[in-house]
Amino acid sequence: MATIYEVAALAGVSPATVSRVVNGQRVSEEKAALVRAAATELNFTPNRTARTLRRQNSEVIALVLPDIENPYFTSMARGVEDIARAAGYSVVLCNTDEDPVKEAKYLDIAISENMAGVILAPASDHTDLQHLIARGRPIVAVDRSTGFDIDGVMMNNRHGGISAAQTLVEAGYRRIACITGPKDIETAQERSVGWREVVTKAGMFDRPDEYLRYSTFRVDGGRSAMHELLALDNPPDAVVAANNLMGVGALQVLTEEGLTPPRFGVAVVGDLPFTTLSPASVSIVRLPVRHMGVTAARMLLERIDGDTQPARTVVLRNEIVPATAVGAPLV
Amino acid sequence: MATIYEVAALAGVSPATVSRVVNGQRVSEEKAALVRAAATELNFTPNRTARTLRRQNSEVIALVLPDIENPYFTSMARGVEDIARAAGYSVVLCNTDEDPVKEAKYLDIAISENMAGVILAPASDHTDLQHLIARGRPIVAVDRSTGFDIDGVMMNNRHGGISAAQTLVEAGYRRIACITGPKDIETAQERSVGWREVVTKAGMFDRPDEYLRYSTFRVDGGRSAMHELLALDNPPDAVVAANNLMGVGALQVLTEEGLTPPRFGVAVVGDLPFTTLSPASVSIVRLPVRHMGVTAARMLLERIDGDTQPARTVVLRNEIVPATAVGAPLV
DNA sequence: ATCGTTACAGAAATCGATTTCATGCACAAG
DNA sequence: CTTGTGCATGAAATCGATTTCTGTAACGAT
Repeated sequence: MATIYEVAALAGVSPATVSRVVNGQRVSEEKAALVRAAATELNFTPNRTARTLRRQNSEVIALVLPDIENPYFTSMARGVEDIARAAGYSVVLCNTDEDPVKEAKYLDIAISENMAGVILAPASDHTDLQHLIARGRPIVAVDRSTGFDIDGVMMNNRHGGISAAQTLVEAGYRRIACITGPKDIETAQERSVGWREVVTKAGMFDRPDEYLRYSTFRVDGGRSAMHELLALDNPPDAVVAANNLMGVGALQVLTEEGLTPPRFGVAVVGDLPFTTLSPASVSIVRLPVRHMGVTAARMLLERIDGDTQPARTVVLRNEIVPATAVGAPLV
Repeated sequence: MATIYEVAALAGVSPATVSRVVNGQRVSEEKAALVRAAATELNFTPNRTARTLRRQNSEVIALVLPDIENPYFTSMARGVEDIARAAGYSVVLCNTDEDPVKEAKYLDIAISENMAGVILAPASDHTDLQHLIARGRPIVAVDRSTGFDIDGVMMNNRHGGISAAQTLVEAGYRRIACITGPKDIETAQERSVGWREVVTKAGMFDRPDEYLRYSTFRVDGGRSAMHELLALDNPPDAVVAANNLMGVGALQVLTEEGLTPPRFGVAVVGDLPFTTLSPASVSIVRLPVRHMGVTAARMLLERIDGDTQPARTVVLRNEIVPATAVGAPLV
């Protein structure tokens, strides 16, 4: 690959002039033409490593996510990517597997690669952002909050849990259980809080938490929790799944047991993009996840452009899509 | 962030010595200890941009994929990532959206960032790899082949199409249609070729291609193609979907029309990770996609380590998982 | 005692761009 | 004619690491 020096030599100008042409600074049209010809001839592309080293700022933003196999996060990634690339940035996707150690490593890399900024869905509530903040790198938290005073884009998780449970109540289910994610993940907690409020207010259980299961935010997690719930002495007749993958797991178990909705009520917080369910047998709390990505990317770009206003947190609304084909509870 | 000069100053040695300690070269234990102490004190992390510029080689590999929202590719990405990070490399995921222009841009970036190598699932068969090859960057093609003499990891797509169609024949379906992807995508073509062989051999149709639909490799594509097929004068009683998303689309339409399998036979080339189908009502050709990622990453790492043997192409086997709950055709 | 070898470590060059600083030229104002 | 202003441009410094080159000291062999 040609360097700026070779282009300069061929064009008969100094490297500085080549740089100015490439970066759109004032250069006489005569020399600019020479440079452009030479650049085309040698097929010159500026070396980004050198540029980044000098400018102390690369045109790459890191998107650090707990699980890239989850359509929830890939959808968010699309939102981020569309905005970022329109602004000339590339996005590198980093998968933490909900592991704070991997996460820390990626954040270090983001610093030492001089990345322009970071969009982070924290793996836990202990994520340490000191280095990044000290280094002055813009960061936006998505999906989950951090203990730090940085921009964030969240959604109203408690409200999501309430909507999901409420729609099942309205459909006539009597014993609505809940399957949620790990205790140290904020979204898991809050969605179950919403569920608990509803079932408590409805006087549904003496001890609601017997019908609450914590598990992993994965299909397996939904499956095992659903099995446990069905094995209870007095099993539920409906369930709120706190994320998409758990919802899939729960539905798989129910299908296997012949308890397809609406015989057994199911409401899921999150979309199920790849299901083949009959239309609207399951209530869905649609999460504005692509839009979260878009918003986070916009906020990050503002910061990269030097915006120094105090940290903002944007909370997006979600929207319940109730099952239309609602039937009677089983028992 | 501390630089190597600051560490050197604090430790009372030269930057060269600090570099040697960091990179594990011979340094007296005495000075090494001083350097380590200083590095810890200042929380030193080498600037990767500077390192990459000097070494002409970054510890990043690019994984360029047509659709990161497809679980097929995210699963592949996981395979790549697991191997790469175990070898100390990070993986940047680039989404081309099946767009050769976006793809070309990412490949240019891979060069100008001095990335260690590229794993590419080409967006079309016109992908130009001249620059990359001229630059000597290792590349491995996955999923789809290129016109260039480079390493590749493929699977036997024709065989996948044959298996899918064959299992439906054996289940007793009489008019097996096929939904496949765009004509200029090799995997789409080959899978439909496999299907055509089977239905031709079975003497199923006078003109098989009336039961073949080309569409996009997406849920929408599967939906619209399925609608078209059902609207035929003499509609099919079964369908081979050439990828997972098309399979989902087809199944959605069938579910909506009350034609749930096994009333209507469905075989899909590719896994359906997030469905809630009753067990094994659909035949699946399991594709070794994670393993493709793993294999591609291993091959790439060998090349990065300087292996110069002639280009290899590895073809992985796939495996049919027939529907167990097979019923009679509708008509 | 001298020479050769090895180990260690610092000085300086290097990677390829950007950017500051300095220079020279042209043109306008005085 | 002189001075001032501004613009185009090149020379050189710079970003932060790695690596080559060079020098010195120590030690063993002759």
